[in-house]
Amino acid sequence: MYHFRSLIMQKVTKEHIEKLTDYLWEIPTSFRKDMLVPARILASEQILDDIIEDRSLNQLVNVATLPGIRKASLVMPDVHEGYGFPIGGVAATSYPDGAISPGGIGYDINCGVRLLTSSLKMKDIKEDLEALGKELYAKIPSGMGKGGQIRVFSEQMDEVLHRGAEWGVKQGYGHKDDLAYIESKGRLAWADPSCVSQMAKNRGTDQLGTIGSGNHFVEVDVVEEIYDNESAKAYGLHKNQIVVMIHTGSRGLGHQVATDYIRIMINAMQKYGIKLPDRELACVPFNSEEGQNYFKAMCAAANYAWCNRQIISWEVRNAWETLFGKEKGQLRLMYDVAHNIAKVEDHVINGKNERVIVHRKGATRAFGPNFEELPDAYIAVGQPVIIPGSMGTCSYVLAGTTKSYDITFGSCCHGAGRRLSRTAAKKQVNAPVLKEQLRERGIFIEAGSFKGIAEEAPIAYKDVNSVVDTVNISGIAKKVAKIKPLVVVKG
DNA sequence: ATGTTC
Repeated sequence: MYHFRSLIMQKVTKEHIEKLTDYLWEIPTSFRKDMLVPARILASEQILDDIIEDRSLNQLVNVATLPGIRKASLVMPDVHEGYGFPIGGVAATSYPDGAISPGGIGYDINCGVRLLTSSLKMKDIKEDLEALGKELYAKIPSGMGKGGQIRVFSEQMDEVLHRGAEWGVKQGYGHKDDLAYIESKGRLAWADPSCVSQMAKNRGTDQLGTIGSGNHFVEVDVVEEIYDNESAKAYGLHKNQIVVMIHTGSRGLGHQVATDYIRIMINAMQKYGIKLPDRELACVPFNSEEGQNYFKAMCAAANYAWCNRQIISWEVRNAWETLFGKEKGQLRLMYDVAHNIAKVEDHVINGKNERVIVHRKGATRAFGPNFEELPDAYIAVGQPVIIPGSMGTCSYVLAGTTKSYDITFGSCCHGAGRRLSRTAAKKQVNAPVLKEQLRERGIFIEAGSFKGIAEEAPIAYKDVNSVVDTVNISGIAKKVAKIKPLVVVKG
């Protein structure tokens, strides 16, 4: 495939991009001979100009060569460079023989976000923010490689992998009612613990109920603005309300599953005659033995992540009760979304219903109204989508729309999106100074390391407002509420 | 993201 090589080196520039609408751009298949479908970018012109120098658009083009890819390779406005596939990417492949690729899901399988709502208002906790930060930091284990008190071995681990959040609830870490408010009810039924290596299980033994490091956090926020009264009411959100956001994934266990299967797939690819422009896109047919084993292991790791966020919610609820008492200490689960996962879903392509394997990497599901999985209270307004911004800025709650099915296979962005690498951020940011500046603005950070603060500084991220405006105006999700951080707990 | 660079 030598004649492809020079083409593969060709960088995407603005001249290669066609404008479809003010917020949708396309790199046509004529750009490179190995593209099977066009590559599409959901972005304002400003965001497009900001990412044009990035390697992520070339990664987007590479994804368009994935065997069995349907309709288009897509990126959301929070796109940035990732392992093989860009982060902020969506790729749907045909079921059952299209590709499944661990790089299209990410190392942190079922990294995701959940939001808990409280009955407290800003005035109730104004004086308690620092104490709350210390209490949460004490109750929730955080940091690189950190474990917690809970241990799960052999049969119990298999049950966690099998049952996800349901296992947590059964053990007393939460209410039965929580489950209805989790994407896929916190459990993917295809999970098979026997497809998860012993090494992965060992790494997961003591990491349930822990947040990890990097961009993972537990955050207390106040609802600053409501944009859509009907949806906000359905979700139980109102102005000045205190809420809690949890962002983490499957920790070492999911990372090991990804590592194990990327290695397996790199070796198995030749057998299936798959050639790709970048070995980081390693994939096999979904219905091959390796593909099925990965999918079952990925589902198991996703279940582990849901169980993890369930147990962290229990830890948060304990801290809440300690500070505010039983009556005022209630926290309700608003919703929990995955943003690194693959799902088998039915979508309409060229007017025909098709079953596809939707890879979402740094992208969330954003299904609209009348989706039967949704809890009764949400069915008329659509699935909640939770978009964490950076530490010192703000975050959003959105509602999925029917229009997202047409444009993005029912998907939306997952955050602000990085604009500086971790290394670049560390060079530019003085973490102790930043911590003090945020404190002066009423934001209390409890972090295990200054390194973590520097890497996650607001300057390291795109403007979440313009990212959210893009998805809102293009119609793939609707703005419901803006929330502002008060307390941040990090690794 | 991750017991950080197969």
